[in-house]
Amino acid sequence: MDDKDFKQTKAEFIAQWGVLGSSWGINRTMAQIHAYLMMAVEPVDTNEIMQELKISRGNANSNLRDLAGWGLIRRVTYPGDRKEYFEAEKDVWTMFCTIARERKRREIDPALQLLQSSSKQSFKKNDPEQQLFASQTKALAEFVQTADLVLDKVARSEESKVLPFLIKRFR
Amino acid sequence: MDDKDFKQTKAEFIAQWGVLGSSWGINRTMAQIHAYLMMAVEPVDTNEIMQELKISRGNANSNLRDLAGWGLIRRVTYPGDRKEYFEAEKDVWTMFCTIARERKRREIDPALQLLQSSSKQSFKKNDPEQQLFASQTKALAEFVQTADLVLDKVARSEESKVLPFLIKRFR
DNA sequence: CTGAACTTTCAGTAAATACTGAAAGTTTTG
DNA sequence: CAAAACTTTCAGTATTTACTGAAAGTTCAG
Repeated sequence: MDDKDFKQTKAEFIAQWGVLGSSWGINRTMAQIHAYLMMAVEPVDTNEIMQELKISRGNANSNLRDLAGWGLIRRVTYPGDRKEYFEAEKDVWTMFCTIARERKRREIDPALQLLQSSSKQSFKKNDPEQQLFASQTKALAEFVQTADLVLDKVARSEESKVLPFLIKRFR
Repeated sequence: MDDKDFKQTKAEFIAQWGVLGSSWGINRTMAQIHAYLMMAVEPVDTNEIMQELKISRGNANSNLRDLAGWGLIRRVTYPGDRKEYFEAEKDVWTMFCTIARERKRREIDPALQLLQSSSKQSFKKNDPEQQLFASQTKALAEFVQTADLVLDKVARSEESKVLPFLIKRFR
C-alpha cells in the first residue's frame, strides 16, 4: 500500500468513525478528532487538527476540551514550546474503562436517582395503576443498580488488564 | 398518596425520563412515550398519547412506529374495534435483551465492519504511522468483537432469566 | 360503491445542536 | 511593560433533528 492510498484509507476511516459516532450520541467532529488522535504517532496541536479535519479553531478547541473532560485525551506540553499538544489514550481496555466510568457518572447515576426517588413514594395498594408504577420503577431501579455494579467491577483499572483474557476464555 | 399527587409524580417521572433519554442518543418524545406505555396498565391508543404528552398525531405516529421497530412496544387490536392500541414490554430483562440485540445490529455491526475492513489492508512495515493504524484498528476490531460476543451471550432470552440471579450473587 | 373511522405521509416550520471566526483573554519572552 | 504566541469565549449563523397538522391513504361496514 503506497503512501497516497494510506492517507486516503486513514481519512476515510476517520470520516466514517465520525458517522458511526453520531449514530451513537457522540457528535461527529468529536468522534473524528478522537479517531485522528488515536491514529497519531505523536501528540498533535490544534492547528494540525483544524487543517486535517477542516474545522474552525473554536470548534477544535471546544471538542478537544470535551474529550479531555471525558479523559479520552491528554494535554501534552514540551519545555521551550508554548503550544499545547494532544494525545489519545491508545489502549482499548483503558479507553473502555474510562468511558464506562464517565457514562456511569453522567447517565446511570442520574437515572438511578430518578428511579429510586420515584419508587420510594408511598402508593395506594388498591389502585392497579399505582401498583404498576411502583413495581416498574422498582424493577428498573434494581436493573440499573445491577448494571452500575457490573460496570463498576469491570471498570476498575487493576482488573481491566485481566478481564480481556477472562472474556476471551469465555467464548 | 392521593390520586392528584400520583398523577403529578407519574407525569414528572415521564418528563424526566425523556430528559435522561435525550442525554443518551434517544429522542425525548420517544423516551417519554416508552415511559408512558411502560407505566400503563392497559394498551393505549394514539389519541391518549397525543393528549397526555401534548404532541401531534404525526409525531406520535412516527415515534410509535420507531418504538415498534425496536421491538420495545407491540401493536394490539381488539376484535370489533378498528383502533390500534400499543403496549410496552414490561419485563426489564426482556427489554434489556431487546435493546442489546438492536444496538448490536444497528451500531456494533457497522462499526465492526469498518474496523475489520480497515485493519485488513496491507501496510508498510517500515512506516510507524501505518503500523500504528494497523494495530489500533485491529485492537479496536477485537474489542468490539468481544463486546459483541458478550452481548450475544447475555441477550439470549433463555439465559436472561438466569442472569439477573447470577449477577446478584456476583455482588 | 360510499362514506366513516382510522393511520400514514410529508411539506413546511420550529427547536436543538454544532460551527465559525473575530475579539478578548492569558502567558511568556525580550 | 509591550508585543508576540498562543488559548478561550461567544454572538451570530448554519446544519441537523424533531414536530405539526392538513392532506392523502387505507380499511371496513352498510
